[in-house]
Amino acid sequence: MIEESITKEPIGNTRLRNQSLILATAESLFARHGYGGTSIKMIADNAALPKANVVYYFETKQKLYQSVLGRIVKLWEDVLENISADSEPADALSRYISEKLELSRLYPRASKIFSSEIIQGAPHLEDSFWVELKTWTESRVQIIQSWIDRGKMLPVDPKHLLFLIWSSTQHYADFEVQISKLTSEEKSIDDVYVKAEQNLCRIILGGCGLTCPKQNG
Amino acid sequence: MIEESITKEPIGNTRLRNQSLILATAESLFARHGYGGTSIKMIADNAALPKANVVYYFETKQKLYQSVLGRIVKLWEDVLENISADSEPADALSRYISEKLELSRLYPRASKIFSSEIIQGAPHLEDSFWVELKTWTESRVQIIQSWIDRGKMLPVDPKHLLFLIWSSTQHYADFEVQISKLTSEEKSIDDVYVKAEQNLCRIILGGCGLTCPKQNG
DNA sequence: GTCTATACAAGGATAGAC
DNA sequence: GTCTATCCTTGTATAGAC
Repeated sequence: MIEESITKEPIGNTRLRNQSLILATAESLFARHGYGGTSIKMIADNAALPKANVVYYFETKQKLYQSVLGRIVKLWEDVLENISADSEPADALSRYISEKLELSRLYPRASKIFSSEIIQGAPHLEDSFWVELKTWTESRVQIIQSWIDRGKMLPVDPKHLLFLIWSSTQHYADFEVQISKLTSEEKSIDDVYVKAEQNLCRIILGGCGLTCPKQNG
Repeated sequence: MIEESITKEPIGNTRLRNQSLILATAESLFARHGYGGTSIKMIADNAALPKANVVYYFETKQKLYQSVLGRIVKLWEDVLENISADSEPADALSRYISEKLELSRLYPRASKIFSSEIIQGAPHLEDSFWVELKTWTESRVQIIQSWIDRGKMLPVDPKHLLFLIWSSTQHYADFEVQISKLTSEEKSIDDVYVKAEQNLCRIILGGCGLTCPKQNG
């Protein structure tokens, strides 16, 4: 009995290993070819597994994509947990820019899949995502508005300020090809990100009448 | 002879009409479902034409997509023809922001297809596009640098300033769904664009030490 | 020049062997 | 629990009728 359980259980390990291998492979392919451009066979071949094995673990292509997307959404939501009214605007905003940029640098494929999903009208995103995002956004808008009301920063539209931060930071992951073609003189992509952070911080905070804390960093 | 040419030529009209109908339909579907997610049948059905008719006019799905993408690239390149060294930085930059935003507002589907193409690594874009873009970018970087050198604006990185303008303006087309979910209190999408322009102009130009010419517009 | 009918391949998903 | 063999649908593309 125990013998049998031992001979069988190593496979439980295999299951986990295969599942995360499939998820990683799928993420990479969905990012490069989109949902429709990626076939189960492509995923299986790239993961060096039989085609039916992929279906076995995730049932359908849709569900596999949902799993990939779910992990990405979670990643995104985790970064939203910042900006408090007590902090100084310059600190809060520069830290938020820095973190969003870090997300782009560390997870460019995740960013690409997320952007593609939104571009195509978010057909696979659950309503709960939008509810959470709306709630989060409204609370941060209030915080920013309170800074404005207390004269701590210039009167910009808080919501569009958030859009600006989202778009400009996400851009470095999504438009990777374009960025790298136009910055070929930089030694590494990391140097691009360092300059990106400096500039985004200076320009965006400057436009809000603030001074970037890392101005000389 | 002339008779025959007359009886046959009305069809030339049909040809042009069908071709542009197919192009428009394809653009709409590629934007919503991506290249891989769009089938020839979908395009044909949406254009109310027989499937083989689409193939007849464009030979393959690839070539049809190339046609759609080609028109978009042309649209993009046409807007690049601005920003001269003689203009004042505030005028040149605010006009550029305004025009890019106008492009997003008027051609959101074109913007989406273009972004998706870049996100996926630009597999269908010809080298000539990158050559042109690199040339254009370098010349504008020099212009901006000359403004900085003459003390007309703060010392920001010109290239990253361009990235910022591109990403923030394109965002309003590509992330349409998200924008509209988060700005549901606005009366119309045009109001969103008006606010977007005001804010982008104020924040970006402000961050460069400039004043948005339309500050009170 | 336009469209119907069809060939042929690829993709998603299942049944059942191991 | 894992994988081979197979079914069925969909998709691209062509041949040939109108």
